[in-house]
Amino acid sequence: MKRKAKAPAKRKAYHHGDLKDQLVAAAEAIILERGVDGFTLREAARRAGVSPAAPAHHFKDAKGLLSEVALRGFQEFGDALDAADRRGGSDPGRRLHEQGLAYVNFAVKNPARFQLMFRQGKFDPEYPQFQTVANRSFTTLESAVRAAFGLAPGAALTDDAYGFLLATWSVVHGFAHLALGGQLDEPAKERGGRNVILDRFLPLTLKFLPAPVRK
Amino acid sequence: MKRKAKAPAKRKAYHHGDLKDQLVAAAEAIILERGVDGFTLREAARRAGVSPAAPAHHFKDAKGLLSEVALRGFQEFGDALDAADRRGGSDPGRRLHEQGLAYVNFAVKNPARFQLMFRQGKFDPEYPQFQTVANRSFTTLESAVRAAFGLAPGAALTDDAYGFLLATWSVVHGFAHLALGGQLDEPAKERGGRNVILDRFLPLTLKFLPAPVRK
DNA sequence: TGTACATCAGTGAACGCGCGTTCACTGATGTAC
DNA sequence: TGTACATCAGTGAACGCGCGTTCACTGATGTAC
Repeated sequence: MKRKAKAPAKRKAYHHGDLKDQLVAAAEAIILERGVDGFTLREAARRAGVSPAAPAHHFKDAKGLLSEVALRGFQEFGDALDAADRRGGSDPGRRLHEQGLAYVNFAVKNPARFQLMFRQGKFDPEYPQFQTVANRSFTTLESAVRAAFGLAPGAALTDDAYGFLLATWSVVHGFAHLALGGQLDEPAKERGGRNVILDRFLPLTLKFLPAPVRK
Repeated sequence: MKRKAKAPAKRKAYHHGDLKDQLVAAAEAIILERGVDGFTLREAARRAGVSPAAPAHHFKDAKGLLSEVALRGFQEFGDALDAADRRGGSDPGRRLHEQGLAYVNFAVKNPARFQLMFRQGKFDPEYPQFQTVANRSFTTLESAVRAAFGLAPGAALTDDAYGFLLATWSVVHGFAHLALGGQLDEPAKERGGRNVILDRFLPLTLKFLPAPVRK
């Protein structure tokens, strides 16, 4: 309340009031523009209008800020996959299809986050909450696979079920990487306009999602 | 001849004799140990036992050296895929299966190269020969897909054929990224020993390669 | 409601670091005659 | 076979750069009484 009230008027406020969130936002913007490797803590501080020493009050170090970005990324990613799973209703095939769509859509629409989330060494996997949050997405996929193979919620995956899970995950993960890596840009130019990757290539690809085989 | 003859004896040779190749080898070793971002030109020079200014006589700049590494990577990659394709004989399904195996095997056994090859911005795509060499791998896949759909060598791909191509490429590309990204390490620890990723997970996954559907 | 004071969240200057690249140079090689 | 000389492939010192982080500091906030 207080902060909000004075935000519009005051310009020289010594205390920023919203620095942590703005540093996170700045980091995402930088990664988007310059890639994960283009991120620097100083640049994030610059964009937030603050001295290079200020971030230390909110994050242990540069890696700490990136860890927070990755954590929030996984949170939203997990939310998106959960929502998609629910949208699939009780049909395992549809659940998987929806999750696949959501997976690639998240990657293409949040390229900065996605690329950071799957980049080793750029953030600290021991960051509070990280393991828990990151595992959630995997669990959602696993549960749909169990349903597809008629396995009880607690039961161990059979080899076939596990291969199926890997294949499904690989397709969407691979498609996302091809899209973000620019490998589909040339074909996209040849075969259509701007959004052809998500609008045409992705559905075409998901038609070939593996079909579960019970054994 | 001359160089080889004096290599074992002389140690203080002012002229290195094999610097270009050794810089390439050093670069690959660095990337393997420290990741693509851990590469520096000075470190490569150090490992080749040469001053930091020496590489300039062989490569325009740091990016030039990485471009050469990527180029050679794509060359070997293309060779491996071609060989696999031939191993598949005249059966399109087998050709694709062999290519898939070779794709992931290359990635897992040459992680430094593979990660560089698919990393935007780290090398110059205008480097001599690059486009030509890099396109070859794609062409090999495309030709097997044409065969699978009964299309003539020159014919345009149908939508289904293109979706199938994307799905196949995505599976192997995604699997490779999951393996290199460490996402399969924990499951691998749970489910077996060291080489379980290539020896068990990959075949299990490739069982679910998409099957071509003619329309 | 007023005041003392601890705590919080900034500043800005400074540090040391390793990097890529440039520069004038020099030793070794190979070629023309 | 011998010599002059251009060219090639190194050296090593120096440059300027931006980085992450530390430091003593200070202004603003919020709480206890």
